[in-house]
Amino acid sequence: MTNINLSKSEENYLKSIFNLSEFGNKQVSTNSISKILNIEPASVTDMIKKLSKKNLIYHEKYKGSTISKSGIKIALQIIRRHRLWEVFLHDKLNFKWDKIHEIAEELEHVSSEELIDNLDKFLKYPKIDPHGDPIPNKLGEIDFVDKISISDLKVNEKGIVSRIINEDEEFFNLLKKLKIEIGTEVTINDKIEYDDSIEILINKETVIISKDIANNIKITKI
Amino acid sequence: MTNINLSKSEENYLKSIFNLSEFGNKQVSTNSISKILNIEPASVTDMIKKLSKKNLIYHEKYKGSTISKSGIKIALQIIRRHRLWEVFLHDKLNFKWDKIHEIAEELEHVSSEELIDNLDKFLKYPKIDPHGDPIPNKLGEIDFVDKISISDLKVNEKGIVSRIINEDEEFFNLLKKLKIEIGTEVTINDKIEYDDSIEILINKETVIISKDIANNIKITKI
DNA sequence: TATATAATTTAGGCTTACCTAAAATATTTA
DNA sequence: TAAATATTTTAGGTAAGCCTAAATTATATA
Repeated sequence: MTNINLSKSEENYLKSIFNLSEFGNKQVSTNSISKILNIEPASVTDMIKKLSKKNLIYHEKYKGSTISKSGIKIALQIIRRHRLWEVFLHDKLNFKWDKIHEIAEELEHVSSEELIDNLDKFLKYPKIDPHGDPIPNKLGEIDFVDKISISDLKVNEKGIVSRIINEDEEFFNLLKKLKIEIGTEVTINDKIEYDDSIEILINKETVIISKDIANNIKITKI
Repeated sequence: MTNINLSKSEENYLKSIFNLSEFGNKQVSTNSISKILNIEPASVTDMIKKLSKKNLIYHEKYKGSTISKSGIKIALQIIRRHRLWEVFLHDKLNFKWDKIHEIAEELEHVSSEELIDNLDKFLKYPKIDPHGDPIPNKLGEIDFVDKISISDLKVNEKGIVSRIINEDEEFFNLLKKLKIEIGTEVTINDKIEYDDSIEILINKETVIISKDIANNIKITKI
C-alpha cells in the first residue's frame, strides 16, 4: 500500500472531487470544485495539474476531471478519518450533532494509520457517523448509501430516517423540533401539489415539511 | 481572552521558546531554537521577527529572545493540548508510552477550545500526562514540576519517579527492562565515582545506571 | 451558425516558511 | 586586547497554495 503523503490542501481537493464524482462515476468540473472549496477556479486548475501529475485524478483540458482508482482509495481513507472523528466527538465528547463537522475537518488531516485504527477499535468499529453516513473500513469498503429521500416516497409509504444531508445548525434545530432523528419512522400522509410540500406522520404526530426539507432527509423504505 | 490564531509553525516556535526559557525566566538563543526545531538559524531569525511583531516574544538583536506574558499564556495552552492528547492516546487508544509524542505533535495544532475542554472532561481532568509532565488547566495554571533527578540524590536517599524526560523508544524499553515507571520508589545504594554511575534499589532489585540515564528520570524526594 | 456568455486556463503576483551564502556582531582564546 | 571563531542577521531565492486579470475554449442563444 503506497501511502503517499498528501498535504492538507491536496487531501481536501481529493475529498471534494471524490464527493462530486459520485463514487468516481462522474466527471467533475473545475467550477464545481471551486464552489465547494471556496477557492478561485484559477487556483483549482493549479491543483488539478498537481493531482494529475500524481495520478490521483485524470484531467482533460477544458473538459473536466475524473478521480483515479488510487485517488478513490485515498479519498475513502480521508472520509473514514473524518467520520470516525465525528463519532468520537459526538459519542464521547458530547458535541452536538451540528458542531462536529468543523472540528472533524481539522482532525481528519492528522495522518497516522495506527491512530485511526486504534480510534476505530476504541469506538467499537462503528458503521455510520452521527449524520447517518457510512464509515469506510480499513480497506476502504463502505456500505450502500440510501439514495431516496422523504420526497421520493408516495402517499402511505413508510421509511426509516437513515441520513441527514444538511449539516447546518438551523437544520439540526429544525429536526429536533420535528423530533426527527436517525432511526425515526416516517409515513407519508399526503403530498400537497400547490408547493410540493409533504404531510408526514412521525410518532403519531402530523407535520408538514417543505420539499427542500424532505430532500435533505434520506430514508430506507420499509 | 484575545485568542490570536497562530499557524502551526508559529505555535511550534512559541512552544520551543517557552520550553527553552524555563518558564519565561531565561533568554533564548537563536541557535538553540534552531537546534530544537531543526530549522536553519536564518529562518529562525525570520520567525523571531514575526513573533516579536505580534508581541509574543521580545527580541534584542544579536542577543536573544524572551517570551512575553501573552506568549507564555499561548504556549501553555499548546502544551495543555499536547499533554491531554497524550493522555487520550495512551489511556484510551492504548498507544505505547513512546509512540504518543509524535501523534500529539499533530493533534495539538487543532485549535478548538471547546474540543480541548470536552476532551479534558472526558479524560476526567488529568493532572499529568503519561510521561509524568503536569497538564496546565484551562487557565494555564500548572503544577510544580520536580526538578531533581535520580542523580541529585545522595546515598541512602529515596524518591518516587515522577517524570521521564527522554521520550525515545530505546529509553522506554530500557525503563521497562529496569521496571522503572512513574510512581516507582527508588533508593540510592551507591554512587560510583569512576564514571558517576549510580547503584539503585528498585523493588528489592539492585541495578547500576549511568549518570545520563539518572539525569533523565525526575523524582520527588521522600 | 455566428455571436454572446460561461467555463477554464495562462500569466504574473503575493505570502508563508523555509533555504544558502555572505555580512555583521559577539565571544573566546592566545 | 587583538585575532580567531562562533553566533546571528541580512540578502536573495524557492515551493506551496492562494490571488486577479487576461486569454482561450466550450456552450448557449438568437
